[in-house]
This record gives sequence, structure tokens and C-alpha cells, in this order.
Amino acid sequence: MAEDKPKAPEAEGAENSVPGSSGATPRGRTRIQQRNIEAILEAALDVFSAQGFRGATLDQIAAAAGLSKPNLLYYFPSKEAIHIALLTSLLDIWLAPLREMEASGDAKAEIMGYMRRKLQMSREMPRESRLFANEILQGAPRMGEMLSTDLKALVDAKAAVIRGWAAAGQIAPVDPYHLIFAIWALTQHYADFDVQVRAVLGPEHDDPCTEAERFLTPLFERLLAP
Amino acid sequence: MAEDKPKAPEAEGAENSVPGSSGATPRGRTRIQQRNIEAILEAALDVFSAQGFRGATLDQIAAAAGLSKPNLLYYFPSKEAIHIALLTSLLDIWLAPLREMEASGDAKAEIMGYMRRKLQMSREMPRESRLFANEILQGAPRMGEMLSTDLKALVDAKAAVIRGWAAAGQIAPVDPYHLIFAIWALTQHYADFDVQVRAVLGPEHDDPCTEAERFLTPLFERLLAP
DNA sequence: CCTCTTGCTGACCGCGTGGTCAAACCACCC
DNA sequence: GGGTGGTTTGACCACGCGGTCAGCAAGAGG
Repeated sequence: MAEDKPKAPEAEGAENSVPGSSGATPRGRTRIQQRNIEAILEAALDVFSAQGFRGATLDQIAAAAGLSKPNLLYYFPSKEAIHIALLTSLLDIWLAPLREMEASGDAKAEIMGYMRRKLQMSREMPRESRLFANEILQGAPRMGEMLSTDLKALVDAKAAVIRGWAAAGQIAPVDPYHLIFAIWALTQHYADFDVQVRAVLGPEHDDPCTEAERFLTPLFERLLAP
Repeated sequence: MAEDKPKAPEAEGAENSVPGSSGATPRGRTRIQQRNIEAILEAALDVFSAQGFRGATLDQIAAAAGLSKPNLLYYFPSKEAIHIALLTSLLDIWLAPLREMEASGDAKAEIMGYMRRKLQMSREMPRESRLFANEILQGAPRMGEMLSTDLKALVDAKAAVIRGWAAAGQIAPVDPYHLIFAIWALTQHYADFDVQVRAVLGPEHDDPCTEAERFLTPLFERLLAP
């Protein structure tokens, strides 16, 4: 009985590489577990997105979550577990805009809508954007698997949809993969490189994303016009 | 006489925030100094671009440079000094493609040429791209000054040029700043998010940048057509 | 040969950091 | 009240890391 851990909430499933469509965030049993786990993930999102994985410290996360460091490690077995839990629990949210793009809709409207939703996420969820950007920049050591399985599968499917639209003459015949890359690059740029954008634009511009939408809308309209 | 440092090469100028057009890399006195400083910067570029500032360790850099850790600190006073030296010495190279864009040339050709040069740098200098991406992502703690002075000045100047082209009817009237952001985003994406791009495209695609050029050329041609 | 400057290194240090543990705390139910 | 589980923490540890230092090697010039 000496080696039997008390309970170990374990929080987010680390083995479950593909949460699919199960309940993403709410998992903890007790009310207090759920509250603390949520606070930890929120704090970790703040710190990891701002400092990167190595740059973040457990003390920073604990302080931001209003908990003690050992208490963090009561809910998560390690720093890396927190990071993985964050990434997996946010991947669904992050890819939702692409999932919403449906073949049954109007081609141009669907793509423009996707671009706009992605841009809105850059504005409203810049921390998530930077979290993923950090992970990818470092070579995706904790997400590489997901990229070449889940993400690739989703993009493959949507690329086929776009190719169908192009074949039907609804949009210009563009490479669907690089079209998606372009949407990613052009929208996430405003979240990931925010400081640079603001430094270049100067202090008077208050919301670069709004300007970006006025720039990107005609860009994609011209690109997609058959 | 006890507090007189032997000589302290000091390497790259840390105070010189704008090297302008002076000799960028070669500065050390002795032949051996120059060789080692170059090896250190090369190794540091490898490590910093792959691991970020906090993720990199002096031991890694020293090993990659074929030197001992104390020997590193004989040429550079600190880890941060190496990082700053890298950033400043590479900034000129990094901004050269934009500087080459000249008002006297043909509008569309100049912009397309800039895009292509930038894309070429993503292909040939991905480490530099990731180094800057890391720095910006972390909020540019060591480069913020340069962004809002040198970089802003350069972009302001080139934006005025682009605006002139648009006013002359040579290209469509687009926001010059966001046009430049678009070029940055679309080209650097292939360096910074290389693993993601390759994961999505699959193993058979060997050079995403070549495909990217075939995608981006018509994109900008359509965008800029008056 | 000696000497002086530059280059280089093994050994060391202090500290921050991830992680552990035994003990205490607390809420809730008999 | 006493028990019993989940919850919290102070104290602690091992280790990796940035950085220092005294001293040694190696040329260059006499």
C-alpha cells in the first residue's frame, strides 16, 4: 500500500493523440479538480505562448494559476504533460474553422469565410496561435505525429473539396494545398508577428487585423476569380 | 592592474545598432579570432534557430563550434551577447531583398522580384528565418528597438514607393504595408513552418518552395494587376 | 634560450529549475 | 466528535546551466 498513489487526477488524456470529437476540456471529476485544471491550462497557455516551452517555468505557471508548484504537479505529472495537454486540447479548436468549410456551400464564400474565421482567431486567440507557432518552429517535437496524421488527413480532405470546386469552374484552378498554406500564413502572421506588425505600422494603428481584413478580402477575391 | 582584462576581443559591436553598410561579419583582429568568431556565430545560428534563445545552451553551441565552453566566453562575454551579435549581423542580410526594390524599376517586376528573392531566402537561409521568427514570437526582447526604428524606416520608405506606383496606375491600389506583410508571411511561412508544410504535403514532395513559387507568382500577378 | 601576449582549458561556483515527499489540511459523511 | 478521502504545501533534492578563474599552452619576437 506504500506505492499506491492517492488518486492522481491525470487531467487531459496524454495517450489519446486524437481527441476526435469527445469532450475536449471538461474531464476532471471533482468540481475543484475541474476548476484547478482549467486554471492551470489557462495559465500555461499564457506562459507557454509568451515564453515557449523551455522559456516557461513551473513557478511562472503556478503563480499565474494561483497555485503552488507542487500543487501543479499534483494535477499534472510533469511540465511536458501540461504542454501536451494544452496542445491536444486546443488542436480541435484550432482546426475548427477549416472543418467548417463544407463542399456543399458556395466555393468562394466558403473559402472567404474560412479566411475570415481564421483571421478572427488571430485577433481573438493570439496566444493559441503563438503556442502552435512555437511548437512548429521548434520542429514540432510534441506534435509531429498529429501533423502527419490528423492534420494531413483533414487538409487532404479539404484540398480535395477545393480541387472539386476548381474543376467545376467555381474558382480559379489554384493548388489547394498552397492556398490553405497561404490562408494560414496570411492570417496567423498577424498574431505570431504582432509586435513586428505594430512596430512597423506605428502606434496610431490600433487593430492591424481589421486593416488586414480589408486587404485580404480583395486579395483572395482576385486570386479565386475564375 | 588586477582588474585589467587581458584583451577581450568582444567580437561584433553590440552597441552599434545599425551597422548600416559597413563590413558586416569580418571584424576580429587576429586571423584565429576571425575564424573562431565565425565558427561561433555559425554554430549559434544552428542552435538558436532550432531551439530558441532559452532552449539553446552554451554547451551545445560550443560543441557545434568545436570549442570549449570557456573558450566561447573568451570571445563573447555572455550567451546573450552571442544572440545579439547574431541578430544584428544578420539583419542587414535579411533586409537586403527589400532594400534592392527600387522605385526606378517597373512596379510589378520589382515587387515580384522582391517576393522571389524573399522566397529564395526561405529556401536557402531557413535558419536565419527561424532565428528572427523566434525572436519576434517572444516579443522581440532583443530587437524591439530595431523594429520600430530601422525596420520601420525602411518599410515606410518602400511603402511610399509602392504607393507611388499605385498612384501612377502601374499596379492596383493596395495597402503597401499589408502588401509587404503578405510577402513576408507567404514566403517565411515555408521556412518557419517547414515541418508542418512537409507533414501536410507528405514525403513525396521534395521542395515545397518550388511549388510555392508556382503558386505565389500568379497570386501576386492577380493581386497587383491594375 | 627567455619573454610577453594571445589563445585555451579543467575545475569550480551559484543559482534556477523540474520534480519528490512526508506531513498537514480540509471537506464531507457517519 | 472521529474517520476518510481528496487537496495543499514547506522543505528538500539533483542537476543542468551560465559564468568565473587561475593557470597552462602556443606562438612571435628577441
